[in-house]
Amino acid sequence: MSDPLVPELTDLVFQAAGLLRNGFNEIAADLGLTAAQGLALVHLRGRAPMRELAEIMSCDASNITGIVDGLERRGLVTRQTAPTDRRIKHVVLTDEGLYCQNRLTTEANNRAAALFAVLGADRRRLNDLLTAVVHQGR
Amino acid sequence: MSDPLVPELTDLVFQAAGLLRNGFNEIAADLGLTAAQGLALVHLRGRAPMRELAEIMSCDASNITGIVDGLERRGLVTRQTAPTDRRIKHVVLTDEGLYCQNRLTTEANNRAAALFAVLGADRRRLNDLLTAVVHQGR
DNA sequence: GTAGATACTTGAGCAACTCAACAATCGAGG
DNA sequence: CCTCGATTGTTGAGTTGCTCAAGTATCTAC
Repeated sequence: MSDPLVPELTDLVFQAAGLLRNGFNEIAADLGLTAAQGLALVHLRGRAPMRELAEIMSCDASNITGIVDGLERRGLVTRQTAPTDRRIKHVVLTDEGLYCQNRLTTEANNRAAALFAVLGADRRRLNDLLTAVVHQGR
Repeated sequence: MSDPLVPELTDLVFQAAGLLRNGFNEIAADLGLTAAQGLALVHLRGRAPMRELAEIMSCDASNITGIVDGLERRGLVTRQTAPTDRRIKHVVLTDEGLYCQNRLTTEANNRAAALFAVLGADRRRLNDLLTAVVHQGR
């Protein structure tokens, strides 16, 4: 009764994710960023409190401190205390940070596009199928 | 000219992989294993030289030493020097190791099956699409 | 039998992560 | 006003996973 397709599917998802992740990490490394720093940078839409970053990356807040420290040392980001609530520190992209973010997202997107191009119009189909799976997982 | 579907697809693949990985890690943790130990255990088909494990998990051989140390401490695995080439140490499952491996694979498979069940007969379709993508990546 | 390759281990070092404890700040009830 | 409890971020300790360089033991080929 167990479907032999399931382990295969699991493996394929891991492999596809691995390809995408390796691509992303390579680009990040080219920019002198660790994988976690790259991820944090990409997830910054303009500005965001540390807390929000922690939730997005689903990790402890104390972890974000170190990652943002690195981004700040590289001059890609600054911390700005929110005037309305001085507990909160907004992580704000600098000009160079914005440039890095753009390169990271567009180059990662290019690589991903090259990977998915083989599907042609079936990309829509893959999108639907994966959406169903991910939606099931919650 | 850039397809807005590509970032979405990338995100979906990461999310699906994340769901599967979290499931696996949880089961491994229940068995008192770290994620890497669980992975190594699952990839052991009977016996394998350390070297082979390193290739399968695509990491440095020295990393495997530590992981297998942990598995050996837990009594799931023993090191056996190969008689034909005494440099090589085979990692061999103990009875308890075999039991853990079975629980890990079957429970992970059950979780994955629950996730993919929503697709019905389209699982085959997803399999084909992902195969094409992964194949493109090499 | 010696030279070079191969398999594993060890130790140093780093990144990422968690947890517990802490300081600063906010908000609400008395 | 002002104290109590909650919230934000930081720090420090400790673990895991990983890499690299160096070392040991063993094999292979000349």
